[in-house]
Parts: sequence; structure tokens; C-alpha cells
Amino acid sequence: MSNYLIKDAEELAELFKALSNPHRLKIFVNLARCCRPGQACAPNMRACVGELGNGLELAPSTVSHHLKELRRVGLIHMKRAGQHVECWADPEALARLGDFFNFAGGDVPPQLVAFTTAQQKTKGDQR
Amino acid sequence: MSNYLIKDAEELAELFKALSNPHRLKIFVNLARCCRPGQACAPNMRACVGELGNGLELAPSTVSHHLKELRRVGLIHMKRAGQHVECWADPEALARLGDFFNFAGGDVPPQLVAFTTAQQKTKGDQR
DNA sequence: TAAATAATTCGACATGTTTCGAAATGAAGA
DNA sequence: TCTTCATTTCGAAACATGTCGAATTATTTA
Repeated sequence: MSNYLIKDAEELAELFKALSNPHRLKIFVNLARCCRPGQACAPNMRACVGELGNGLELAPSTVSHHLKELRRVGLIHMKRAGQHVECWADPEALARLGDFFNFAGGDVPPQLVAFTTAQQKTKGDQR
Repeated sequence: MSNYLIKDAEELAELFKALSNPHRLKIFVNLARCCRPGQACAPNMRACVGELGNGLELAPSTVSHHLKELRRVGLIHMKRAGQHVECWADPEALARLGDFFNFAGGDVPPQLVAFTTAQQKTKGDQR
């Protein structure tokens, strides 16, 4: 894969990729349930790594791996608290993703203009 | 995909996976730009396969492969029109995905309750 | 200090994805 | 019909992902 020209498409695609695994998606939904826009979860509402693995039937190392990926793309935050590591969803990331799907009304958000214009200017070439 | 309810994490994850490749994402955004909620693109607004490949620097067979995947998960529709194949985004699919990110306010939409309860009932086991 | 608990890193393996080019199919026009 | 254009299918190669168990690190408790 050598010719990804559009930075924003790549970034957005990474967010979707992080949610494209059912296990990671379940983990994220459970973390995001207690988040409100612009406000992170209170410390006592955060979940630890072992807790998030319950019900998933995955090895702890695999849960850790998935959390690392969610954190890498900025969907969650993690902070050590004693023996445990607290996890919580990034409320801004949620808002960003929600905004993405509002462009259906016709307005293309600024961050998406860049990677739509490339095709706009070639429209009609083949018909 | 036969109806508009997101049944489980696996199905939702498939939608995200379809958007997790930058090329597929770009194709989808270009198709979705002209869609409004509950209203599909007019036939003269639809794009054909070759058109959608412009600017992506991908072999036609690869573009075809990506479109097939977007169609498989229900994000777009395709219809042959002469030599070309018209493509357009499914407006309901857009709405479904937009709804997903609204649960951040605290309300879990009905279709997501099913796959969050498994972890809710084990909360507290490890702390 | 030693043991116990929680989480991460590492190495390995099976599986899945992305991509291409060649060949096949479908449709329109000379 | 024969050719041309648009698209799809197929097979193969390169690369990425998901998973585990063993070993390691970090922290608390005995």
C-alpha cells in the first residue's frame, strides 16, 4: 500500500479500524456509555483492564492489546491507579465521529473537503 | 443486510470495517455527499465504478472489489445502467451510523443494550 | 523481603486484507 | 458479427490482524 494521498482520510479510517473488531467495539461502547460530550468519566466510573475483559472470553494479553490500539488512535485514555489501570473514553473523539455522519445533509465538514475534491475535479471523465 | 436495525456488535463492527480502509472511505464519502436523510441520490447524481476510481490510483479490479464490500454491508447500492454500473449511498445506513454516536449522552440505544449487558453484570468483580 | 495480583511485552501462528494483472462477462456501436 | 469499453471474477503475492501462552514489569500486601 503506497499511495494514500489524503491525510484526513487515513486518520478517519484509523478510527473506524479501531472500532472494526467486535471485541474492541464492545470494549469501547462500555467505556463510552458513561461519557457525556465535553466531559470525561469520573474516576469512580472508569473501568480497569481486567474488568473490560469480562464477558469477552479473551486472554488478558489480548484485552491489553486491544486497549492499546484504542488508545493509540485517541478513542480512550488510560491511567495507572495502583495495581489497576483505569480506562475511559475520550468524549471529544465521540463528538468527532458523530459529526462525520452529519455531512449527509449536504454540508461537507472542513476536514473532509480535502479528500473529496480530488474526485470532484475529475467528474465526468468517463461518462 | 436486510433491515436497518443494528443487531449486534458483529454487525456494527462490519460497518466500521467497511469504512476502515482509506480508499473505501473516500469512495463512500464521495457517494454520501449527495445523499440526504431518507432520500437516495437522483439517478443523474450517481457515480459509476470507473468514475469513483479517479484520483485513487487503484486498478479497476480493486475499485470493484471495494465497492462490492461497501454493498455487502449495506452502505451503498449498485445498479447496472448500460455499460456502466451506477452507485449511490444508502441514506438509511448513514442515519444508522450517526445514531450510534449519540449514545455518548448516556442513553444507550435499544440495539446496543444487548451487547453491553454482558459486561454490566460483571462489573465490580475485580476491584 | 517475598508472595500475590494486575497488566504488559514478546514470539509465534493462523487467518484475513489489499492489491494487481490476466481472463471472463456484459453491453453498445460500427 | 466483431470490436470496444466498462466491469467483474479469479489466482496469487505481500502484508496486516487477532489470538494465545510464557515471560516480564509494576504495585500492593503479608
